[in-house]
This record gives sequence, C-alpha cells and structure tokens, in this order.
Amino acid sequence: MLSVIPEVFKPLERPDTAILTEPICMTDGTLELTAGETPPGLRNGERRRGIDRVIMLLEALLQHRAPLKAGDIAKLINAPRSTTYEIVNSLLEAEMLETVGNDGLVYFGRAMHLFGWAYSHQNAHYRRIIEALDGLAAETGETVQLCGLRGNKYAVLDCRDSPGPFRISSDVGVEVPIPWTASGRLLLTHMSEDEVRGFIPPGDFRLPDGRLIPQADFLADIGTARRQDYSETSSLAHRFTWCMAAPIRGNGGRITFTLCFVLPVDTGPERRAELLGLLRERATGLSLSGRPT
Amino acid sequence: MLSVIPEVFKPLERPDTAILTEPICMTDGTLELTAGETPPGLRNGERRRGIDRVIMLLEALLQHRAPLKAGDIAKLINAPRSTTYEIVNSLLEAEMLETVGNDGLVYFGRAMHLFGWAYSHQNAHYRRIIEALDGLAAETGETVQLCGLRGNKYAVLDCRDSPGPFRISSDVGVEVPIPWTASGRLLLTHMSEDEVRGFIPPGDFRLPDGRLIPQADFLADIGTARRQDYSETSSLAHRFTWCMAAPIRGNGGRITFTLCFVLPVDTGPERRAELLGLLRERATGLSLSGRPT
DNA sequence: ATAATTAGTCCGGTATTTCAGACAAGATGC
DNA sequence: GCATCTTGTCTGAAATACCGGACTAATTAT
Repeated sequence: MLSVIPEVFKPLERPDTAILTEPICMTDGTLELTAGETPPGLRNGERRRGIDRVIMLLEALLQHRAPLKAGDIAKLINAPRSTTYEIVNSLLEAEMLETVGNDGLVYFGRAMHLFGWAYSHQNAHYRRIIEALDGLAAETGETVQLCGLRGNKYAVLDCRDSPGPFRISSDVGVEVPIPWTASGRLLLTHMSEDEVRGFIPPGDFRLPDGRLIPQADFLADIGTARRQDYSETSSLAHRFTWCMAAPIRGNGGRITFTLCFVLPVDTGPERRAELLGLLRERATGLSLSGRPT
Repeated sequence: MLSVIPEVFKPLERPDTAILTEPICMTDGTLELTAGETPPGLRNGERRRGIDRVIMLLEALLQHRAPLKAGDIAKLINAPRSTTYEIVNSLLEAEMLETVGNDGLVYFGRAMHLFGWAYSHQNAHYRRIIEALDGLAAETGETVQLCGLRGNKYAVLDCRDSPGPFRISSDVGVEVPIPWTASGRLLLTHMSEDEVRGFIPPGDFRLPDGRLIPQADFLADIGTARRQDYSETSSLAHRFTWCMAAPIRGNGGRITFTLCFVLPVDTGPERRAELLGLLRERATGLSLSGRPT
C-alpha cells in the first residue's frame, strides 16, 4: 500500500533532516532538469490520485501554518500547477479551504472548523479530557498541553497557556520529533525496543541545539517511563523548560494521549512534586482502562 | 460547474423537507429497482471523482453527527461500496478519519482536529471573536452563539451554553434553514430581494412546527435587519426562545458572522435591552469595516 | 439447518481525470 | 522599453482510478 504522506514532509527513507517548515523545496523547472538524475524511487511523470493530492495539500498547509497561494502549494506538494488549481477550487467550493485577503491566498475554511469541532466534541472521552485541561490550567496557572502521536512524530493537540510571562509552548499541530519530548517517551511504551528503533527517523535524535540523544538512553527512558507511569525531562527541546507528562489510556490499555505541564526549569522541587501528583491523578481519572499487566 | 454537494443532503430541486438527520435514505437494492424510474437528473452509472466523494463523505459524517460504518457511508453518499472502502482507508491512513470502537465505525480523526484548530487560531480576527464569545458568556451567563452561512444554510460555528437549565442551543455544525433564525436575516442583508428568492430553497420557509413564513414577510425582515443593524426573533425555531443577533463585518463590509443570544422567551424587556446593547457593542467592535453606505 | 443479509477484499475494463504544455494578461525588474 | 516571472485558464491525450460485480466469511433470520 502506497503511503500518501510524501517524502517531502516525512523523510522516512533518507532523513536528511529536511523537515519542512519553510518553502525550501522550490524545485523550479530548470533545477529539476539539472539536478534530475531521477532521484531513485520517483519517476518524473508520476500521476497521483486526487485524494492523495488533497491529503498532501492539507498537510502542507498545516505545516506551513499560514495562508498560501495556489502556485506555491503546487511547488510545495510537487504537483502540476493545473491540477493544483483544480483541486484548490474544489476545496474552496466545499468550504474546506477559504480565500484569505485579495492576493489569492488560501487557508483552511469553515468546513474544517466544523469537522474538527465534531471530532473533539462528539465523543465524551475527549470532552472530559478538555475539561481536565481547563481545570488544570485554571487551578495551577501553569501551561498545560494535551499531546499525542501523529504518524511517527509528536504533536500538541490542544493547550492552555500560562497567563504569566513564561510562554514557550509549541503551537498546536506542529510536528516535533518524538525524542525531544517527555510525552514522547510515554507514547512509545507499548512498543518493543526494536519497534522503537524502526519507528523513529534517525535524524530525530538530534536536538534543536545540536546535541544528540544516544539511542540507548532514549530506550532506557522509555523503560523508566513505563515503570514510573509518568515521564519528566528538563532542558530538552528548550533550555529553560521542565516538562512532565502523565498518560491517558484508551480502550486497549494503550497510551493514546498525554497530559503535560511545561514549567520554567527553576520551579522548586516541592512545587514540581505537587504538580506531578495532580497531573497523574487527573490523567488516570481520564483513562478508559488501567495499565496493561 | 458541477456542485459537489449532493442532492441527498441539500434537496435543492424538490425540497420534500427531506432534511437528512437520520439515515432515512436506505435505498436497498430491491427498493432501488422497484422505485427506480431513474429519479430525473441522476444517471445510474454515474462516475464521480475521488475528491468529490471525499467531500460528500465528510459532509455526510458531519450531518450524521455520529460514527458510521463504511457500508452505511456508501449508502448515504450513494457511492459504490468498493470505492467507499477505498476512500475510507485512505482517509484513515491520513488520520482524517479514525476508527471508533471495534465494529468498523469511523468518524473524524486527529488531523481534522488540527486543521480546524488551524482555521480558528491562525487568523487574529477569529481569535478575537472567540474571546468575545467567552466574555459575553461569562458576563451574562446566557447562551451565546457564533453563527454564519454554509452554502444556503445557516450553521452555528461555536457556542457557549448557559449554565442554567435552559439549554436548547442547536449543535455546532448542524445546518438549519436560514429563515428559521434571526442571524439568517442579517446574513442576507447584502443580497437583493431577487437574489434572496433564488438563494433560499422554498421548503426552508416551513418552520419545524409546520407554520409557513410568507416570503414577503421574510424579505421585509431582512430589510428591517439591514436598517436596524440587528435582528430579533421570538418563538421561531423553538417555541420558548427569544433570539437576538448582531453582525460582524468582514473586509468588504459584508456580514460574515453574527453573534447572538438565545434567551428564554419570558426574559424581561429591560434585560433584553441590556443584552442587546452589549451584544451590538461587542459585535461592532469586532467588525473589520463599517456598514457599507 | 438453511437462507439471507452484511462485511470486507479483489479484479479487469473503461470512462474519466490527471497531466503537460500553451496561452494571455498582469506584475516585476532593469 | 524589453525581458522575465507569475497567475489563472484551457485543451488534448493517455494513464489510471473508479466502478460493477464476483467471492468469501461472518452474522442474523427463518
């Protein structure tokens, strides 16, 4: 089965750390020919399904986090211009996309909002989780996040920012390498070491500041998280943060979400202990089943 | 240009008041043949694009407001079973859909949540609107809604329910005939009378209790709304509600959203006046441009 | 037990959609 | 002013995605 997620976004094969955040892949006509050589695995005249184009388009918009012109989308997702215009117009008509301003920019539309709303409100479980998120934020005044996996990356699904000046929470929906996060360790506790090794793109072990997390350490962390049923990291993705995460288990006992606090790294130990206790209590209260034996 | 929205959902041609909320269109094989006659306008072997199927599928899920099995989706959107399975699997892989439980049910997935979040947070305007919604709800304790158009229907885009026992707010995303609502009158103020006549499906003038709104009255209401710059209705969609709506204008001076209160019909006049003042003040504060001259 | 319905997968042919490229008009650069 | 790039639309042709239908299991009804 052909995976739809294109190599552009998720360099599974050769992770040249080419994580897409800016429109870097501007393969214009000339460049495509000169650097041709047909990068092994992708034929030149590759024809794709409309559905797959749609998925790639939406994913690209999400990663870009800002309105884009149809032409730029075409370059980003590596699709013919004519096709892209066609698809964009279809999605506009369905209100899944919306024009922004008067320069031909498009972004997500009303329909997406409603679909997302349906996702997060139709099942009682998610609603209770959001209430807990609100509660934790209100009671503690700290930054709280709901996290989960998306493919082989970690993503914040929702968050409540601390009202204070300490605001480093990553944006909702931005994909982050799993080893950068405390939650990531919990979210992999259901995997064997081999599965983990095969799952994480090698480039994801390099932190934003250049440090490299030894794979063995990461695997050990996962073991610790499994034993403790929570996970903590300090100064990993950001130098000044202390993160703590607690698991929410789905039907199969598997960890599907985590709740986590993002604290200033100089938070005192007793305050941390207090917050951790609160976090774990709420998270287990939200789990649909206990820890697998 | 072929509109993607299928007749199943929006009975434009012959509005037999067949608004779809329950899976009523279960045209099983036999019935399809007996009742055949090829309902004019739709050929039997009609082949459609994958994209269009996707749009119809998502729209059907939204209207149904509950997880569905692949087979039922196929019936609902009138698509071949094999195609539907194929599409559902593609969307599952992209996490735009998600399996629910263990009976092959599917519903919106994580990706949709993120797309929707992106829609509602990326532009500062919408964020400010949500803050206003929260503020109005907190200050007044009443039910507040953000509304807009979706195609030729009205839809609640977000809401804050009153904490009290009075809870009749319609669900976010449910499509409602425009003439049933106060907001609907405001949202059509940019149209000429002829445009309105062509826009509203005739069946939409019939209220849920069977009463019929004369088209002339409705057109007059729109005129009043245009003049007053707000709109009120009582006991229209529900017998016991008093609705008031105030416009939020987009870039072109056109009304793109409305804020509205849904009150118990016995709310006193002075309280109503107070609430209306507050509502109009907040709404105009959110508009990007003034009333068109 | 037998029949009938449903769930999920698979396959070959063809109606359709995607694709490449052309084109005009606008924008931008020098 | 002329060259270059971009935007948006259109068209013909070919690759293929969608469709119908077949098939197996599982489930339910009679």
